[in-house]
Amino acid sequence: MPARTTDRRRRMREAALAEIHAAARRLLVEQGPAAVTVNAVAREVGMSGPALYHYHAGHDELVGAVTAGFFGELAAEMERARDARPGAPPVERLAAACRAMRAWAVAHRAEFGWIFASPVAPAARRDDAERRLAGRRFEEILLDPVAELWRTRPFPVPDPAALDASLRDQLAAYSASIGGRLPPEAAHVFLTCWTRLYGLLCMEVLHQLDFAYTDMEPVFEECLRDIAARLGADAPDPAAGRPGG
Amino acid sequence: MPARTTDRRRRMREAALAEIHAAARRLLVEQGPAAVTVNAVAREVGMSGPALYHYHAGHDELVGAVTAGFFGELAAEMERARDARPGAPPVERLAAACRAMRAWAVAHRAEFGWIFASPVAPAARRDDAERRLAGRRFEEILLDPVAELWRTRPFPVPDPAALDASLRDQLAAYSASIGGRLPPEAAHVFLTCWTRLYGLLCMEVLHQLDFAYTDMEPVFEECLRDIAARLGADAPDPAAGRPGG
DNA sequence: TATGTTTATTTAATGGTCCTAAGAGAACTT
DNA sequence: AAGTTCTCTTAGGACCATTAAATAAACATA
Repeated sequence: MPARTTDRRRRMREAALAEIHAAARRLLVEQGPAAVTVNAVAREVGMSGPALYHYHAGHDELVGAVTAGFFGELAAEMERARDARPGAPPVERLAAACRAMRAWAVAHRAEFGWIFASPVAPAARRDDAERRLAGRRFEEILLDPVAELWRTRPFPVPDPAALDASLRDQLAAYSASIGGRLPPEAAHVFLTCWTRLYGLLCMEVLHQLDFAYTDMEPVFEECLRDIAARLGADAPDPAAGRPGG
Repeated sequence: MPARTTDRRRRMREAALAEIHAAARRLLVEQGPAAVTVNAVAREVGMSGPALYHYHAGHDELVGAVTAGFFGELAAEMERARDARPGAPPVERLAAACRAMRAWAVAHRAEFGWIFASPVAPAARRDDAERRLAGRRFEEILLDPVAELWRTRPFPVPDPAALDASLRDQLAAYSASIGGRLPPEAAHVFLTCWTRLYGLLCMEVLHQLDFAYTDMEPVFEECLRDIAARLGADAPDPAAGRPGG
């Protein structure tokens, strides 16, 4: 039974990896980003120090793996919400994905903050290949319903001639990068919506708005309504998918 | 000459402090936030290690002082821009302050990123007294022209009855906290504008929008126009104060 | 089954970090 | 001139990331 025993080893390794990542996450949540050190994580899982180097090449790679895990979890959650009602109108699917995003972010503030402002200096980040990929997946989650909406029921877009020339070029490039599924003007609307939503969420999680708000849920919902209006749909059912509804 | 010599000591101390902060900033800009360690800063100014503890109680306080310095510099820059043309209409003064904010952020990305996502865990931050104060000053810079605008030429506000009940309460509290200079509905507009602007800037500096934009200046200008429109003024002179104009 | 290889892990050691403690010497005060 | 305060140094402890060397178990194969 050579194959089976090899398999067992692989399973062991994966279990150890999962335990390591869980420990790192626990440390992050309970003691902040600075507590996620190689030694501390090793101690947490019962290994002593350098043993962890058999699972990750170093601190940065450990951080990267943990980050990727968070990214995946968040993306999966959003996809699940988006696809919960396949027949629903695109705007509703979009709103569901956005609400899932906020729900995850609020329920896992430390993790979301970690994703957004990773302790690894942005410049020193490895190729960014992994991150870029994760970003693409993310983008896709929201782009998909918007592209469908654009196909089935185009929303109002600004007059390209009225746009700044540099911005027009950038939008053209971006439009090409998403396979032309949205023309530049529509991409502009999409990006504006995304920026508002994501920016709002980041500021909430990073406590930049604490001076004014104690509960951002209604603020977020308003932002969502705003986006829906911009995408030219009727206001989405305000009760659908909301915590209190 | 007892008084003068004491004075000399104080001057010496302040010069040393300034040198320390400059060294910390240099390290931040040239080698990233992680390079700003007590020892590294001390080495940079020619002291050896613990000498720095005569100037700051520890790493966190050093970080806090440097952050406060950045905050002050940014705020001063914004105030200067806002008050450059005292007679100008409030919207223009507001736009000038906002442009100054972005100009500083873009010219000092490392510093702005440091302010926004300080390496000190938000939870572990001391009282937040200092930070709260800096935030207030900041708020004031933008609130002042908006309040004046509200006094002289009220901008359209949402119907309070249409707002979420919880949001309405929060806005009432915020309105009170700024001395009622804006009623809750107007405060809502103000906060929305602030959120968009600040969120956009943070995302730019933290490279969250690199996947789509290479030059955010036109995006920012558009946001500014949007805000001006919301504040019910005519579109601000698009050339005034712009880099290219 | 005996031997060699791969894998997982440990201890030891290097050099970096933050920080505290104890003390030397200059500047200031009286 | 003596005492006090300020500034800074050296010495040392605890922690961290990382490498190297050694050990032991699991596995593969002859």
